[in-house]
Amino acid sequence: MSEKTELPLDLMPIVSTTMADQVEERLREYITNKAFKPGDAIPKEIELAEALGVSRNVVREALSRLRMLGMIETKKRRGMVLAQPDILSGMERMLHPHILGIDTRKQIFEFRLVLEVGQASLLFARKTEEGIQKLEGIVQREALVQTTEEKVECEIAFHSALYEMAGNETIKRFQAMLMPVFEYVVEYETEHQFHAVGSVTHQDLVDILKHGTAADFASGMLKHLEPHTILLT
Amino acid sequence: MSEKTELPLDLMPIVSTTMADQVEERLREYITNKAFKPGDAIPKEIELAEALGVSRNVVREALSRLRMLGMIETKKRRGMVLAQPDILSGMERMLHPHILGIDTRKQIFEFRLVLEVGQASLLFARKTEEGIQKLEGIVQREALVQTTEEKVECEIAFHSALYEMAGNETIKRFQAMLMPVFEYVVEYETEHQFHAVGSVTHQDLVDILKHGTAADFASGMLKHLEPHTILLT
DNA sequence: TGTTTTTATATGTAGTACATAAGCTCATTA
DNA sequence: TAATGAGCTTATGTACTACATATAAAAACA
Repeated sequence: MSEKTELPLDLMPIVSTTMADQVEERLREYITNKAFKPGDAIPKEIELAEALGVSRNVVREALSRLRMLGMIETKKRRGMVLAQPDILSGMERMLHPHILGIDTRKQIFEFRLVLEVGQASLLFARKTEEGIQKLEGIVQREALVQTTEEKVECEIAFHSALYEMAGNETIKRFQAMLMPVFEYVVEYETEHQFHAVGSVTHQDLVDILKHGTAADFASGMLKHLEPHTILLT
Repeated sequence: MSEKTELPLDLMPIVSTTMADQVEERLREYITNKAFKPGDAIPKEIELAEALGVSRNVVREALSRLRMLGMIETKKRRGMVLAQPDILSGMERMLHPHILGIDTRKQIFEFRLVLEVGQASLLFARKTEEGIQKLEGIVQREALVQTTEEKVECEIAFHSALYEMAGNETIKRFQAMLMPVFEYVVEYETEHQFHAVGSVTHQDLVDILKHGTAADFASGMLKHLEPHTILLT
């Protein structure tokens, strides 16, 4: 005792990692190193507990985490099997804007902007006649509506249709995840009577889609979103 | 017994959600609804267990998940406090390429492409003289190197510098997360002697950065990456 | 052979007990 | 008085046991 006194050293990181953390780590290694395929079975909880020399309780905490992330699935008697995790379902769980810092939210807003512009490459590889017609339908409807609500609705519909046409499920879902966070910006803008439309309209974008190139579209979308970029530092 | 017999009803969705799942959900609600600030204390495990009418064990599984995601932190006697989760650290945990499906990896590759192109908007809002000089340094070095390794290195350095200059930490880290997955595409390309360079070179990109517009850059980057887009369907 | 019943088993939940570390109180002492 | 340290308190961490539940697999049955 009394060893805690006067070490001038500053190296005391001592990673107080809990058993569950370690087991989680080991299980990840185990799964990836063994080159498991999705569908392969995983040892029973008890066996894992014995093999690792910890209580079943600890193993369950670790498994619970992996299960949440979709890395494993468990059936009542059949045991556990390695699942095909889809990245996003795991990510969604931590996107509650309330607890995110203001700067993080800003960055997420930018993130969405970037996706919107960059999507041009995919759009031109996969655009279809029906997709374009759908977009035109939205544009036409947009010209008629009056209320702000309806306009916002059309706005969302238009951009959703774009993501749809881009045909990348991962990006689409990721963007959907970002939406709740994104809304705070929309609130901010409506609050500030901020309804300026960029020099490029939805109609213009559709035209580019029909007759232009991917590069045209990227720069067009950028101009379309330009009013929003004033939020950038 | 024998009550399980002959109900002609077909409404038996009964989401076999486990207690831990439900508790996790309730805790999320609790945290977000109560408008907690980071640093606020959370009731003790026993209190939560009693309040929810479940065993402490179940509560611990749920808490373990939240803890993993960085939503809460726990100290030995002080109890648990709400933490400031950063989205990415949570996401990183599930990006082990081995277990991702081939199609998901393709989509992730596209994702990175999209980021690269869309970043133009940020780049032009935040470009600096030093940043550009750094890019030029890389371009010059690139002209001298011979081996494929070195070229790849320069490639990475150039694009990393771009992300750096874009100044969005979230995007940058997200992109870094995607890298391991991205590498499989690089492998694929090198395997197929696939070293075509787009019609726009790094040097061109730097020039656009200096004298062009964001829109120019977006379309330039798109052309620069064009050779890769053959992988798109 | 096809259908129903039973059985065995792995996960899900509850509860108890103890270890451990970290804050707190308070007496001791320079 | 202020600093030190011993001892107590308490919330989390870990272990163990017991039982519920669902279901795959086996056995019984038609």
